[in-house]
Amino acid sequence: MREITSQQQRVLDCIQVYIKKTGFPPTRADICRELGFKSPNSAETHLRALEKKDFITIESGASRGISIKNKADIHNRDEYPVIGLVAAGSPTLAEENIERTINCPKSFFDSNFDYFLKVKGLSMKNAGIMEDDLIAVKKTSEVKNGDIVIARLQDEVTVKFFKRKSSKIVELEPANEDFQNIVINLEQDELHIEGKSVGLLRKN
Amino acid sequence: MREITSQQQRVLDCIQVYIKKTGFPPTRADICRELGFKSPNSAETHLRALEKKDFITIESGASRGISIKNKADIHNRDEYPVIGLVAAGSPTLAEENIERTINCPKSFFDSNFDYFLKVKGLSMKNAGIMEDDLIAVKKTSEVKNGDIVIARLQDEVTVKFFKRKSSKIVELEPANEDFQNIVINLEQDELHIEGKSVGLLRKN
DNA sequence: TATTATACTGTATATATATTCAGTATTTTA
DNA sequence: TAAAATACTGAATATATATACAGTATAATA
Repeated sequence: MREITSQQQRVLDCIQVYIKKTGFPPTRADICRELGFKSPNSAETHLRALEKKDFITIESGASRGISIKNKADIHNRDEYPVIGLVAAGSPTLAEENIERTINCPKSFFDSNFDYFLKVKGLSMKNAGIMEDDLIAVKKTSEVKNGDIVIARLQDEVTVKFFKRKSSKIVELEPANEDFQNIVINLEQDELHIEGKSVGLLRKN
Repeated sequence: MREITSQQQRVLDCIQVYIKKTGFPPTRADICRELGFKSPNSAETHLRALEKKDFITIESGASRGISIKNKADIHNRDEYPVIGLVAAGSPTLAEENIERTINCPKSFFDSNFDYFLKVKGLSMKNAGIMEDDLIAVKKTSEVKNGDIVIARLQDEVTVKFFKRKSSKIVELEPANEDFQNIVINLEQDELHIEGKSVGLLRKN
């Protein structure tokens, strides 16, 4: 794709500012007024160029039908689901498990994440993870020793430290003296790593 | 203000969804199409009701000139300073103590808050507060027993449980067996309550 | 009980708006 | 060097759109 020109950038900025100010996109005439053009066709041609270069979409026939693409960079925010640590049964991200959502910048934690997991129990209390805390979970199966992982054993979902003992043996280690390590022989038992913790959120 | 009706809520939702989908607000005709109305005036009257109740603004004469008010949830974001728990000396919110800022919705925690405090040490580890955790602090001196407070004793700033023993005696209680309670006789020593914890944020 | 708000259909219309066409001029690409 | 892209003015127009007006009917206030 060709580079954006400085005039096209001005037009794009103008659209962005206009939407932020009013809540809806400008007309061709609005753009002319803002940037000092004297013909609506000046705006039109710039818009068509921006459309061609994939910076915006224009809905044909619709008034103010301009939409800025790649809003990812601009509002880097999203709704993240909060999921209860369901003891048994349902798969983690099923609709019915979503308690609510939290609006949160995408780059809030140092790594991207996919959902919040609401913690049940105190098995990780020495790691500062308390009941009802919300763990920011990144869905991945690439975990290394010491990571706090969200693991599924049959139908049980649990949060523990990950420790690989050998090629066949993995230990899931709690952070609470009242709990036992869970030793998994990968040749006998199935271990599914849902993801790992990349952050934590607590509301008092 | 009167309550919103279920039909008005449907229209409001419709506008929200339309904007999210297309990037620009709907026309009266669009709303009719979405909700099954047969006359554009159906949409018009609902819009005027929503405007009167302050849920939206309508720019007169402009096409698609609808803007949803109370973007409080969406736009109510701010930069919150992150402050190191400076052992001695400087007042808490001084410029030079601000390590960085975090962009975060105003209503992120259940209560409003003023800044993030970066925790040093493990004196509150049994309360799930670990080194380098960020405590969301609400500046207030109204605290009650059991609150986690940010307290200043002379030049020392500390995070502890608050416990009032009598009119003159306050105890600051750590959550770690290796630490001692701090007993303060208000007639002899000066205790300044900077604020209390309303939440916690951790980045792994 | 009178009034206002809600919840619509249906028609009409001024105007707001996208969009095309005709030019001019400069710069960039093939 | 010809073609395409950029960067405009200016005028014209079909149509998209807001909005007023005329009704009907029911529920909620005062």
